[in-house]
Amino acid sequence: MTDRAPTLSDVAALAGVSYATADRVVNARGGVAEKSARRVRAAVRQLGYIRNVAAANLSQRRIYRFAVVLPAGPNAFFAHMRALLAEAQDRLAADRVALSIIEVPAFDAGALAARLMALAEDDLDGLALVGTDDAEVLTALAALRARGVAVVSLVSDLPDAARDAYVGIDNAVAGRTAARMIGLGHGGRAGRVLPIVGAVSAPDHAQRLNGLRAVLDQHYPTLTLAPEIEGRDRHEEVETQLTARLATDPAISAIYSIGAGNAGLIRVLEQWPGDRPHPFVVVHELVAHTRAALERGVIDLIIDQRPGDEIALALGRLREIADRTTPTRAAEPVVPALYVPENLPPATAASLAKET
Amino acid sequence: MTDRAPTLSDVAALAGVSYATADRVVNARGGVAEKSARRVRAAVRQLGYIRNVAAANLSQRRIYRFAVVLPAGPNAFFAHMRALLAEAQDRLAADRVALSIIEVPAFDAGALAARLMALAEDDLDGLALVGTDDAEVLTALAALRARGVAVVSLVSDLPDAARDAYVGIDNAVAGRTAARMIGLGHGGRAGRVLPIVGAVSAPDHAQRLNGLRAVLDQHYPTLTLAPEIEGRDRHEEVETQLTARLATDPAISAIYSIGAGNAGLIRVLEQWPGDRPHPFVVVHELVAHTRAALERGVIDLIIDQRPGDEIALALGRLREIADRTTPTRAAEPVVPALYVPENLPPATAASLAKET
DNA sequence: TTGTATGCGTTATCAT
DNA sequence: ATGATAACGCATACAA
Repeated sequence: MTDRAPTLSDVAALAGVSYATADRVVNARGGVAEKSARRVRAAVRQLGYIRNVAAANLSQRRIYRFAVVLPAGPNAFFAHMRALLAEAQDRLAADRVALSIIEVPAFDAGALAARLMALAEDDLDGLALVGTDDAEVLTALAALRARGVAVVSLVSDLPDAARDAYVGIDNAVAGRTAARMIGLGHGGRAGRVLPIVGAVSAPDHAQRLNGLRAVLDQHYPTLTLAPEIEGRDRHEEVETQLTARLATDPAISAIYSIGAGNAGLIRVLEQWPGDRPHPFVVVHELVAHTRAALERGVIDLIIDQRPGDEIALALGRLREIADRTTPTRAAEPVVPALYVPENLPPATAASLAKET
Repeated sequence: MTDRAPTLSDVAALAGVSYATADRVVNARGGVAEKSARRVRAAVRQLGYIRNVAAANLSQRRIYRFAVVLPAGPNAFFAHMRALLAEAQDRLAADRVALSIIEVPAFDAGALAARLMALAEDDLDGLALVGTDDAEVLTALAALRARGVAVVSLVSDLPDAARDAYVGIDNAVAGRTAARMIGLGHGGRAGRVLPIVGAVSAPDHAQRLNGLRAVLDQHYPTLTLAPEIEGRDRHEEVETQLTARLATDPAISAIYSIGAGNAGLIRVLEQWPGDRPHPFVVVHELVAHTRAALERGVIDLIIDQRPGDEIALALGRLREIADRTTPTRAAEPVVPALYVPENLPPATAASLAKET
């Protein structure tokens, strides 16, 4: 409990070596006699020395250079994320971190890989990306990491070997949660659950679907699963396919929208025939139109992956790695939030970002 | 897009004054001719200068001194919070903030006020407290703030004038959310909801109860409200009163536990007679025993105020104020999280903190 | 009213 | 293999 935190000078003095020597062992620069090194390490332990990151950064004039890469396009969730990132940009500027937000065409592994390759020239400190598990993308990431860029996968995970950390939800958990809530909404009665996915081939969507199925099987045997609709995350597609399906499968009592394209779903629900009981509807991601639908009672539940928290976590992770700080907190997955009309957070500027 | 961020020296040079003069106007120290001041301000704007907080702190050898004051005692939620704070302590040490965790006897305004008064001698930078709205406490807080200590109320709010910010949930929102979930759990059937409060005189509990009532009235007219039990946040008390009530009011189909003492509630539920339908049970705060009960299916939903996030937010707020950083982000209330068995976060060391 | 110089703890460069 | 020392951007004591 000394009044001031021990500095490296204190360490050097205690170890009986010069400041430079102490610095060499602490920062593993090599070229130090083992005897001296030992004494320095002992002094570090004894004093409880911890490196002052702020001072270190100052001396290096360090500016953290981070980039976030996410899909362009009309998807409301990513539009929201872009807005949140733009807000973060301003706040971060005060902390000496330069954040570039990069959009690449959605569903285009080639374009993504090319963009990543270009990024290698920018000597970034860290990169967070919403990536896909394609060979060319993984190659580009490997190149970046070889250059010392910290890589965090965001929203959608990549193979362990391709990134330093993952920040996002566990999609199986999301699917299981949806099942539980649908079960609750049926209050013990029988029912029929219709999943709407973007594509069954998308791993994220498949995981949610599996989670849904597992919990329905285990806890709600009276709820059957209708064959899923593939809406390709496009709202027109969802609208037409859903309309058709509802005509042929009148028993549907719940809908779980696993992907995007919810605008189409909501249009169908808005025009629900008065003589047919309303289905219990669960969708993903809190954005302007899903929020409005929840407030109007058109849908019942939103499972949200809290993109604001995800961004904060991802940037924090990048910073930890860049600071070579011991990553004390393990990589806990983000817990999906459940929103009903009563616990909706206040609408913010970013959450009102319109689809582009 | 210059390569390096502008410094105050740059500002001074552009303004044609010395470094010290620039510093005087930027930090409002006074004693500068208006003519010079104007030129400096113009230069600041033109260059987009922002103070480098890290450098400033370094030059001052600044260590943030923060304290968190919370109630001692067996309450599992606060035990959890203490554990989270202890974890935060270590992380924060690396960032040059000294965090002291202070426990005061629960429900003892005099002791709290006395402790706060003693704190005034410590020249803190900031204080977060779980306080009560008592005159002596407010007086002590006023004294602290007069000494320049930033004050944030945590978990339970205080009058606007008594603190700089509030970090915690909106308790009415919590009650409304509980009502919605209980409504869902009944799936349209009639029912009877029993609230268990600590004390109706506690503002937080009253707010939750009002929220519950409002949404039941508005959206679920077939659900009636039973007279609330006052369990004084003690589990034995809850157990005996609840047992008695269940005997006299057999229609009860849902229980909303608004306060603490859930161990007693859970004991009663564990011994539920096999011939009586299980009630739908909602409790507050994710702690070891509520988590276990949820996992076993004894209770149905946990409304959690995410103490980890609250702590991070509170400390962030204190830091913003201490840094005299423009508080860009408005004071959004913490959104209560909803946990069902499927979306429970992984158990951490802190979350297993036992009741003391 | 204005200006100069020193130290904060670290990195990095240039000596020994 | 080791040591001295000039930045880094800021606050501040001191000088003019």
